[in-house]
Amino acid sequence: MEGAGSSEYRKGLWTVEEDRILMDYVKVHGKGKWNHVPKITGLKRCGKSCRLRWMNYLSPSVKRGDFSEEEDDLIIRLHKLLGNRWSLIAGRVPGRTDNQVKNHWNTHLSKKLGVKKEKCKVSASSSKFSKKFRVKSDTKLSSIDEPIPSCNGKVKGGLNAMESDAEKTKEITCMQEPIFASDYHENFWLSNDDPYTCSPSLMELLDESFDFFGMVCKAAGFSFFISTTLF
DNA sequence: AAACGCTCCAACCGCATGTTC
DNA sequence: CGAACATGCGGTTGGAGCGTT
Repeated sequence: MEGAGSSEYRKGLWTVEEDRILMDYVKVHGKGKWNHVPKITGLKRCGKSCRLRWMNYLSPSVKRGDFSEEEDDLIIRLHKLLGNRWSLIAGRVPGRTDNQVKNHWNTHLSKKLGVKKEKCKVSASSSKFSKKFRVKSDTKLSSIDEPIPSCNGKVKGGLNAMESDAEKTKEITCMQEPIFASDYHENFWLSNDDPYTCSPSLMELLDESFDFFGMVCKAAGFSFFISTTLF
């Protein structure tokens, strides 16, 4: 493990100079191999910190500024469906990072919706099993034809855990409604040039969510319905 | 102007998973 | 197969900035 507490690395806010060094590194070497950054550039930051800085701030794909109404709406809907699976949610909100979405939820949206942390049952549980059944990040762009990562033997435990709370299932089930066809085009923030928000993402999203509740068959049927109806 | 309290976001941390050897 | 390393995730925290007294 990386010595996060190791004194050889600096902590705290990044300086302009550090940002510049990291930007230069990425320009030359590309993303990845983050542990090489301090060795190659002499930057006094651990690889993990460099990765985070790039992903959350320096990357040109990161959108700065306030969240729009549309983004709020999208996040709320996705959070209802997915719980605290911030990376998955962020994957569907163009230009926003998981950290941004998480912070925005915790500081604005949860208040707006009057969600108390301890009462957010979906979030509390999903955050736990989402670690267990974590989806590879590159599945964000994967096609619906690919195997769903959570469709392995491990799902059972998570499913049981979720099913133990009937309310969660009920909550999620009744939340499926907004994601159905009628609302999809009207309320989801769709961008023609963003791969995350095109229809396969919605399909995948639904697949994953249903999968957690043992509703793969339903999802398949629904996917077929949507794909034949809308696309 | 100073002290205090609060908000919010960047960054840290621990852990899980994936990859390589 | 297992150890070591690399990457990614979600929860949490530290502190800058702002408002209030």
